[in-house]
Amino acid sequence: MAQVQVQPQAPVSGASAVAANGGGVGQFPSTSLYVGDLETNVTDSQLFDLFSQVGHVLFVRVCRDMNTRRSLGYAYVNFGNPMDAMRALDVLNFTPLNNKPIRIMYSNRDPSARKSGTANIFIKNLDKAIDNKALQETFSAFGTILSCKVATDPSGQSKGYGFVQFDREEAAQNAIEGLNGMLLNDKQVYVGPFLRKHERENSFFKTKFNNVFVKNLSNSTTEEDLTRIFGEYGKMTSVVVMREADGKSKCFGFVNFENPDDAALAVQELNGKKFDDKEWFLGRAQKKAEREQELKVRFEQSMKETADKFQGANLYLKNLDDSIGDEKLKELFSVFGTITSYKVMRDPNGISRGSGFVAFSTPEEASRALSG
DNA sequence: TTTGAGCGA
Repeated sequence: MAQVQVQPQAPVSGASAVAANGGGVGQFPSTSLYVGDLETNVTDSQLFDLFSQVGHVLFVRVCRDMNTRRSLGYAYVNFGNPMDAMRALDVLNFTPLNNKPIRIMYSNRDPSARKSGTANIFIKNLDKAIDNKALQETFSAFGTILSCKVATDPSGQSKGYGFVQFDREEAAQNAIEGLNGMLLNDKQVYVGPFLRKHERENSFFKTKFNNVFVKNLSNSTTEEDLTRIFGEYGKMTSVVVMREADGKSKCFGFVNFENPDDAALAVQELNGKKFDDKEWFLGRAQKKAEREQELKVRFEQSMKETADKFQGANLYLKNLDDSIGDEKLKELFSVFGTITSYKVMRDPNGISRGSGFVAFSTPEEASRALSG
């Protein structure tokens, strides 16, 4: 058999560091805090003095640009025990240093939670008197908060909106249900999921449209049927059922309304209704390119999710002997741990490309295989 | 009215 070369798909050192501290939430107690929103001139010793007030500080460092030595605006503070770290988070969060409130979180080097925006919510119409601490207190009733902030102008004045990110989607949902529309300091607040700018602007449901797409029609549904049913909602400019060359219905169609409000109402009222025992799906008609784009985005998203899942636990193998098949690969590597997937890459003729993948259930098992 | 930014040795 040819010599097998094994290399990690992602740096294994990074992956195991994540597993080791677990981000300070859940069952992994953490002693390492990330301190952000630092004013540029805040120093190590200022932080040391502040954090030493609540416990035994082992390590403090303001991170700086390698070349210019300018502060990057964040620091790490490590405590000797998790209780001190927890207390620091509780007591010192939002303490002003050089007149700017610091923001403390558990250190978590895995960026996926930060980037994904999961369990992240947006609050607006906040009374100006509600500061970071008040926001934190209000929302902590619903779960563990990873990060929380009231947006402020440079003078520190509240802009009347803010953000809370929870550790779990369920907590975020509960907070939205529990607080949206409630009075906080006599102002009715809006609480909803956080959306990035492009997500709001491109929001599928916000866009006005005239053309309605209907699918899951029965074979026998005709333009006349659609005209009769949709006619209830307003004046239409065209109605069509799409058909094969031989006239057989493709079971979907389009209804174009003169007035977008009528189109929206028709979708709202008729979506999910049953006709001839078929449950209709209605929506805004998308242009072909738009539809393809959406499918593409969805596909890329799911690719990314599987890539994240295998992060650190997936090994890329090359120089495999042609005689090694999927099962042999699994057999060879199962001595190092639990294999969750395995594959020898093959060309279209089924000939091994001499490379493949083995995924373990944990990054630790993968690194064992690397050194083994 | 108002939808951030963010992780080392």
